[in-house]
Amino acid sequence: MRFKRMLERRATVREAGTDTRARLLDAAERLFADDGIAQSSLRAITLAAGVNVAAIHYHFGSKEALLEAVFTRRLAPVNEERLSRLGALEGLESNGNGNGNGARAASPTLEGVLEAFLAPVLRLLRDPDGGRLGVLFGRLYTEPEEIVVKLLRDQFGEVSERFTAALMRALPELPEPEIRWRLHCAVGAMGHLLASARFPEIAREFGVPDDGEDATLRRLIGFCAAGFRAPVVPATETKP
Amino acid sequence: MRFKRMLERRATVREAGTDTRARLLDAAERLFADDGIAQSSLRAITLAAGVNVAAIHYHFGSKEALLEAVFTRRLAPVNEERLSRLGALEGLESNGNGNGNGARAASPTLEGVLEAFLAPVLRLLRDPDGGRLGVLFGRLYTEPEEIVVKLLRDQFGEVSERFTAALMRALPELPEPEIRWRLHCAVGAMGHLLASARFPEIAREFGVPDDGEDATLRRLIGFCAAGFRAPVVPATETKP
DNA sequence: GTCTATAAAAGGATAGAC
DNA sequence: GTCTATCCTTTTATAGAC
Repeated sequence: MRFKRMLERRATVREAGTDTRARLLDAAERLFADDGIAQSSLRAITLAAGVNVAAIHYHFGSKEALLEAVFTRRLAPVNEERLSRLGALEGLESNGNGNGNGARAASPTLEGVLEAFLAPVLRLLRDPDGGRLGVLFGRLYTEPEEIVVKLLRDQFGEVSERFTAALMRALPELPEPEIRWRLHCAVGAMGHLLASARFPEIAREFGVPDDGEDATLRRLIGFCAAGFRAPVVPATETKP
Repeated sequence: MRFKRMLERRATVREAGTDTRARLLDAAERLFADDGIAQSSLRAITLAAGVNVAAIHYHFGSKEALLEAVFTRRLAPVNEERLSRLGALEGLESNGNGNGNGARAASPTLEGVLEAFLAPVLRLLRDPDGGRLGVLFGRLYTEPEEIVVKLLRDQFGEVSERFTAALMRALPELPEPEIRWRLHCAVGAMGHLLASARFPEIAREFGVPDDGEDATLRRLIGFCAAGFRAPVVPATETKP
């Protein structure tokens, strides 16, 4: 590009230095959350982003690639924070047990592990966009797009394993399959809260108290922690 | 296209007397669950149903009306069974309390109420279609379609109120908003199980035990019952 | 890197013969 | 009630000027 006035033009029509790529990610994220993925056409996205229709194919190559970029941009930091919170818990508590070996051998409390897992996600509900990210995350498990399934595997694999291990140390009497199954339930409760963030009318109608993030986080931790501590259902035979 | 043996053709190509309307509902249900609602074109649906493209508009009027018919056909029986199960519990237990008045005044146990609520849905996981209905149900809360929001209100209003009342009697010490909030969590855990039914590879990968419906139901009841019995989080001030 | 213009296909919906 | 044929819109994607 030859002329320097492009900078001027960008500075007036858009924010100076705002990257088209970032604008596309923002607009796509908003539309995907508000209207759904399949319902958000590339035209609608580029219109909302204030860029040209051809920009998506130039910067991403296809709608599917844009979708993947939208999700990974948000998922990665959340899961990094989860892991770093868990690591901090394990590192801190390892000082207190006396035996100086095995820095990561300590066992955070159940509530501590759950907070490390849930807090980075629930914070999305407080975002200035009114929980839009929460909706997008909540939709992760139900979207039929193949890309989403791939994301679930790629982005949550390590988190799932690390937190399962931590939960097993916090609840040594609980068998591992039971731990995983109950984590599944906890994820469901969390995801449902996120997905319902878009429907204040439903939340009101159903009487779900809509207080701040802190109370929501503590409530969710309380509910899930109790669920994790529930007695194991004894293995029973199927009825004849 | 012009031959009179069309009737014969129907008799051979399809089941004799099979209603086109029902075939459309079945095909749409399958495609909506497998591929998503927006991704299922009318052409794909009519092709799968073995009927003509114009049949959808003749029998339903629009894709949206078809969508509503698909959901209501399945939601209504489930919610009816929920209510009849709950009614049976309340009726039965009212015999035991001695005072012959107020037939519905008795309080079923927490586990009983949860079973009445969860069992009719979890049974969908055993359907011969491999949990496809479960996927469709699990997707209810995340689909952006307006029709779906309307269905949530229309179909679940009475169920929500009746079960909230029953839970309040089972847990008299728990404030009503807390009851509703925890029921929200329970619905999320349930819905997540349903939605994950489509991904056996994920369920396997995450180590979720895939046993029969009975064990799943009892596990879910146990998890949720413990969550409902968790101590109430004390109201705290937001940090300064 | 960004734009206009357009290709090429697929979408929902309808008219009218049978 | 079912079919064929078609209208009109919208979609993703690309070509080529600037």
